[in-house]
Amino acid sequence: MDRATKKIKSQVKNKELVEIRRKEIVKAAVDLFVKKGFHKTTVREIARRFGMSIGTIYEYIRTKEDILYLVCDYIHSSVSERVKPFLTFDENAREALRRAINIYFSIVDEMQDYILFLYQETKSLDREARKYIFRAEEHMTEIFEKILYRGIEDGSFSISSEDVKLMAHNIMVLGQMWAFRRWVLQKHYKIDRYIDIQTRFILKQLDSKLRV
Amino acid sequence: MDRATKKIKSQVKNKELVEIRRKEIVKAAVDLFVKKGFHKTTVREIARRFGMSIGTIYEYIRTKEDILYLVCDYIHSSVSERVKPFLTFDENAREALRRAINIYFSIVDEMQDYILFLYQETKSLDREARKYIFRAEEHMTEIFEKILYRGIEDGSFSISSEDVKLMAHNIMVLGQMWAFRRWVLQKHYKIDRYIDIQTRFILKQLDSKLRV
DNA sequence: TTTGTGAATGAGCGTTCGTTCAGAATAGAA
DNA sequence: TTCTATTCTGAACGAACGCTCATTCACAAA
Repeated sequence: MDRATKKIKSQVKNKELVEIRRKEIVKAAVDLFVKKGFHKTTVREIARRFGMSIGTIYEYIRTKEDILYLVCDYIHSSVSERVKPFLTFDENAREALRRAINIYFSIVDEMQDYILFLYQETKSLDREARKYIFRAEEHMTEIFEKILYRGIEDGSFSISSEDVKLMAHNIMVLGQMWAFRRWVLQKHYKIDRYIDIQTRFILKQLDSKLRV
Repeated sequence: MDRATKKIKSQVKNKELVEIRRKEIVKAAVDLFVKKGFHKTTVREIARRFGMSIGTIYEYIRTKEDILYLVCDYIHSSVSERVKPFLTFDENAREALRRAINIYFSIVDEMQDYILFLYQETKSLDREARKYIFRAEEHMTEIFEKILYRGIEDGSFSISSEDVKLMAHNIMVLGQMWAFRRWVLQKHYKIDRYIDIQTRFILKQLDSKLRV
């Protein structure tokens, strides 16, 4: 929300008010965007949703795409704020990874609508905004990278450090896949079992010890 | 193209002509959709692209969404027709899987624009059309399932048969991820190395033998 | 009480788009 | 050639959209 607020110009001078109104805009827009998609949602609908007039909403944003950016940014920071507090680990890397996977995958489950939306609509942002969202995604991936490096150092993981980045992306994607393949996965698995199996897969991939 | 052609009604009676014209429509639409997205492409553009008038195009489709369906169907069958001829395997399951991964991932690389498009715009289809596209995706996944089952039977893979479906989806997604995460992956890896590492990961996951 | 400020309003502008339809062009049969 | 069936054409339609701007209004300062 930080960078976002700065970037988008507003006609209104009272900064606190801008923040309040933008939160209202995002709150109304998220639901509509997720339900109907960005293109099929009208700015009028968003405004009407919380009793603001079409004119007023344009005092706080420049274009409809600004709303998309605010929403994408909001979704991403919601996810990462939900994840962060759980990521102060003292255990060995193996347990740390196990927990991180569990947390991240659970959050994907909770926020699957949002994550699906990010996958489908980020492309509608302009280059700069898209880059910013990608950067945020990379930051999340780095959390997994760190744990993996720790595991290599303490000998519990046996992958080359060249492969760490890819491995971290794999973990992220295997989590997000629960959202964007839900049409089939959620017919066959429940989230707990899904996390179990995927965790087992990932750890086996990393494991230096033989497991039967 | 088969099922698709049947479903969508046309004003024109000559069936061969319908097929010819629809191929033209798809050919023009694919490029534009991939480049600009579905919503930002106009029906006029598509028609103009190959010198058809706006009126004529509506003799061969009912709505703009019909074009989207034709395009999604075209993309999916292109992928699966590129994959199929390579999938007559006599080797052991391990080698079969290695080859299948190599082929599928290479095709994802070649057709990354299309695959990205599918991810982002399938949602704009109506329920029935979307289901049809999902079904096609499941069929592709079953190719990997079959190889995995074969590997379990001949003892080269050590996963429970309950996990086969998920494993197959993992492989598909790890392939497609090359397309939808290209903004970062293709900065750090080339396709050959990407395939190498992922193949290694996947095989290790499945392996019953210890690998150092 | 008067004046100044800035947020809120919504009718409406300009434009675009998907879609239709009356008629022109064309091909094939008689 | 004439007649008919079929395909092609693009002007026209009208709904919908993002966005603007002249105006109102509540409140605070003077």
